[in-house]
Amino acid sequence: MRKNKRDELVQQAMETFYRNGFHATGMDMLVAESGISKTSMYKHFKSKDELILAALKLREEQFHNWSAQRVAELASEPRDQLLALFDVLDEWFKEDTFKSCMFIKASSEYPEPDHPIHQQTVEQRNAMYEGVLTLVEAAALKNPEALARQLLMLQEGAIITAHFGNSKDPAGEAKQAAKALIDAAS
Amino acid sequence: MRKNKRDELVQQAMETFYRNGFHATGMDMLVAESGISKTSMYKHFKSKDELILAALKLREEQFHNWSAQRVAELASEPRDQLLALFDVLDEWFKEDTFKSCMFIKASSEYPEPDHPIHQQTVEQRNAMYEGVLTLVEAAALKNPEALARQLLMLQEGAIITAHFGNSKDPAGEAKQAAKALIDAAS
DNA sequence: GCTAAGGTGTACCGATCTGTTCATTTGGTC
DNA sequence: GACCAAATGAACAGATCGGTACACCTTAGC
Repeated sequence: MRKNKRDELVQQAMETFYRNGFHATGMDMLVAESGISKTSMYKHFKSKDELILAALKLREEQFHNWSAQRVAELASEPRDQLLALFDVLDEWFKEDTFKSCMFIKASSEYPEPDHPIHQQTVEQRNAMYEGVLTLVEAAALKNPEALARQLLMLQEGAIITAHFGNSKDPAGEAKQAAKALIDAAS
Repeated sequence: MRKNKRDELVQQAMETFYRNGFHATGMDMLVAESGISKTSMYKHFKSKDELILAALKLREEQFHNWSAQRVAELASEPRDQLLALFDVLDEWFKEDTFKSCMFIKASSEYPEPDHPIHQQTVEQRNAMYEGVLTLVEAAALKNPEALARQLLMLQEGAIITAHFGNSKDPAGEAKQAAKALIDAAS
């Protein structure tokens, strides 16, 4: 049972879940795509839910790493980095694999608040908020908690807008709105 | 085949889909909740997808009617009505049946762009945008299209934030941000 | 009271769901 | 090459999925 084999399985499952949905993706489909047998799959993961949790965790890691790196490349000052978050969103939206936010989708498909998958999405969303809050505080802006939540709202609204596809530049418009909020809090 | 019986079925199905998700809700569950037999259910609706489409349409009607009425009760001037949209959101969030936005959830569960259910959510979302745009234009604000989209982003961001539950007053914070954007466009 | 028509419920269909059983194959060790 | 444990794959459970066949029952018109 190689460790990297498990990682491959999670990566593959993550992409399929993201593209196809959670309930709509059966273990048979994942097994067929990965090439291994169902028995081996269940040797690596006790249940489908455990695989979903692993996929969400991987998604969070990859997205966080990529996002943090891109932001650091695009800007150095906290205030500019806050705005760069929206440029990173724009890059994401332009990927042809973009299909909304995996955590929003997961929390929709598992709406019961005590379900482990739902809880994990809530925790990841909190981590997202903490990240923005850290930047807002570093930029020494007023009402940091409220502003961080407002900026997060703009990001999520941009994601939904990009997903529905009725705007040509959701990230740019969200960035413009974010700039207005940040200027007002300077 | 009474017409209002069909309406009852759609209403019941709509609530169950909203609470429980689409894929996670089987026709057997809906049949059990409605009390009628499966045969009768399929006399009213050719397929599950048709029932979902009817449920989404009902949801849009009811939400639009309720929202428009509440906004009209809360404010008379277009600018104030734009802000009142967020007070209406707040009322919605405080209902104990609140479970995010049904259309966001539907478009997540049916991600294929040409799927009828996905298309219907896109159309509904466009109607939402047109409604906000009308108010923005009536308020004679600058860059009406972009501003309308930004305000819609704030609304959707507030919905996601309310759904994840890590803010005490998502609607209020979104309203405050909206006010800043509207003031800047006056 | 009879009959025709249509709504209704039961029982079922094949497909698919998550998860398991078990015989076989594989690979490492002596 | 012999041995053994681990990994594998096909086949299968039991449940549930969306959807249907068909017998039954109610009801309206005569």
